[in-house]
Amino acid sequence: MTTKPATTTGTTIKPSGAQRKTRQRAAVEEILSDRHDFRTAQQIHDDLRHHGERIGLTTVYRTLQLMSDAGDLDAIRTGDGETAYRRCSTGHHHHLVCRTCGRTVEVSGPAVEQWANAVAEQHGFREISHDLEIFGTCNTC
Amino acid sequence: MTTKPATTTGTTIKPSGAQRKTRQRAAVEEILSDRHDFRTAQQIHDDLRHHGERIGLTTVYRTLQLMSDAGDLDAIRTGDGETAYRRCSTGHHHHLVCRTCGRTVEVSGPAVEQWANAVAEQHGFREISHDLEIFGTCNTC
DNA sequence: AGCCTTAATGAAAATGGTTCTCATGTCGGT
DNA sequence: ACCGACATGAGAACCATTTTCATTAAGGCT
Repeated sequence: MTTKPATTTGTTIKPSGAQRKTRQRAAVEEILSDRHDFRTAQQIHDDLRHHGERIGLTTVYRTLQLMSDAGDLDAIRTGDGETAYRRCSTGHHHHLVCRTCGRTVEVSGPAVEQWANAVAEQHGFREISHDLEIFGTCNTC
Repeated sequence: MTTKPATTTGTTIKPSGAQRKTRQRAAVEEILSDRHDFRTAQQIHDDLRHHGERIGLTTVYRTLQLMSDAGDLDAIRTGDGETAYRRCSTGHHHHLVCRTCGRTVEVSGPAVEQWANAVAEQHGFREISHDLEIFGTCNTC
């Protein structure tokens, strides 16, 4: 690879930059359309493998990061230091998580949203967003 | 150590469980009293070393975790996947964080607490706790 | 003061999620 | 079909944190 035999023909540089449509990328996007909950890169990787998809873990990480950067995904960090992604849904909601069995319930409440916005504005903050996770022990645990 | 020559005198079992007061633990507590901003375990370790303290990184991690479990410290996770700690002011509260400069304001509101508890109970959850972080761009950014 | 039990310490190794490397595969325009 | 550039993926590298385990020292007891 050390030999660089001159760029003969086209000196035309193509910046392109366009993203290519690949099987793997489509698979990741599809899974995220099906499931509406937060999932880590590794969970998504497992899901895809179970669906019979051949895809590398690295590619999953890369794709999720690309999508997140592009604003197509929401990302949160779990208490374990993992990053979980979710399709950026129009509706905003929070999670009620059982700290024993991990069961998750989606909840939402305008009260919290309003409160968060009001408080933030009082302090002169703009472009407000927030993360809220509720933990507890569920019925069956 | 295999020989167990009988517990002659006191058969009294001492569960003790009391925490011992050590130089290292005191040093960590002192640093956290001085600085009111969020700092990672490694930053605190560096701080202590610069102060001339001899302390291992492991001990810093352990001590911070103990204090956090005891409710003496607030812990948040940075975007880099690091955990940052700060001395906890008395009451329960949340954080309003500027996503540009990192400035942090403590906020609290009974409304959220009540809402979180109510929602969780509706779903049959017990021993409820929650994390709430509000993000925004502050005045000066 | 000396003993003794046990928590605490810390250096090094292990862990585990995420990122980097680089050889190979494949998309898409010509 | 050709070709250059982007995409893929297996494995290595990274890095914060945790675990291991031999050693140190706190603090109650006599």
